Amino acid sequence: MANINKNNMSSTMEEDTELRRGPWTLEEDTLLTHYIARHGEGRWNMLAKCAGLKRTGKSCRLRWLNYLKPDIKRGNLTPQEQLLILELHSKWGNRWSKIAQHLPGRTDNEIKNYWRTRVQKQARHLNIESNSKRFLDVVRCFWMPILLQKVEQTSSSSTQTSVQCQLSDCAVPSLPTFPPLANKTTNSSIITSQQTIYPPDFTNFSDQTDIPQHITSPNVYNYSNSHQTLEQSYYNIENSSSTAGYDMEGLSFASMSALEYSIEGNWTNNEVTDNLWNMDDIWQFRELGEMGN
DNA sequence: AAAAATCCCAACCGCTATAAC
DNA sequence: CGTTATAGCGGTTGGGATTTT
Repeated sequence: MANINKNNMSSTMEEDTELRRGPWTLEEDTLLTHYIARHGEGRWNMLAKCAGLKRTGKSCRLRWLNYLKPDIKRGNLTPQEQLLILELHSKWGNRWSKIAQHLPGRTDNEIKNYWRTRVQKQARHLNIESNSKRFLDVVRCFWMPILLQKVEQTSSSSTQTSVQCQLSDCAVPSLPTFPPLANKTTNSSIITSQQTIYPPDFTNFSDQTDIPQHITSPNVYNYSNSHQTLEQSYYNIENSSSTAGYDMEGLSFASMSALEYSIEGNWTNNEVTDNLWNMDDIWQFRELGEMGN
């Protein structure tokens, strides 16, 4: 906001005390960085004054923590990171800073933005409340398995992998076991009381249709023999240098053929399937899939 | 090519918790 | 106790960038 100089005083006097807002300039960044390098962080209001910055302490703190701090990691979130966010969010909800503590170099702001722009967008497209159990099911049934496979690919293709993560051993401790929707040997009786509602037909259709390999891959779903948490496996994998975006939108499309069956195949248990899908959703999913092709 | 719509993210805001006085 | 300063959190927004029409 421009400061209106009603008294026609020297504008330079006013500008000296006026607080700046909006995007940071390179000069301000340099001032802040140099000051913190010399004096350390903390006491942000004082720091702002002493550093000669016409910013609030709060603004300085935010700029430092979210952008200037040396260990801040930039670029797209890796599949591992995305998977971890999904897992931790399902555990803790919108506790962004808590989630961020488990993703070194990532800020709560970044994670929050990721959730809002990518995850919630998907929920909108599917016409599902992003905080609903139904949406959580979609995340569990489709995105997380696909992300897991991406993780797998990343870890197997990475020449710098320090410890090969056996993804089949990854556990999502806070989550119910993934539904065995594509495990050809499973049936609905495997669904335990710990699990939320999954349509039995998920297992049925996998008996009858061609599911993409990434969906049928047994180790994608085999969470039961868990020795290693997802988080542990994340730390064991050297982050891919690739910053290619594995955004959920693209990933979700990959599971379309499975859903396709659900449209053309025989859903027999409507009262259960309604818990997860309705035809509108399915058609939307299908449309998205076609768009993605 | 240009206008409109949508996406994305840095930065801001309001609020709460905690500590020091 | 109340007050003030500081830190931190989560929600929201402004506007540039990108995509779509």
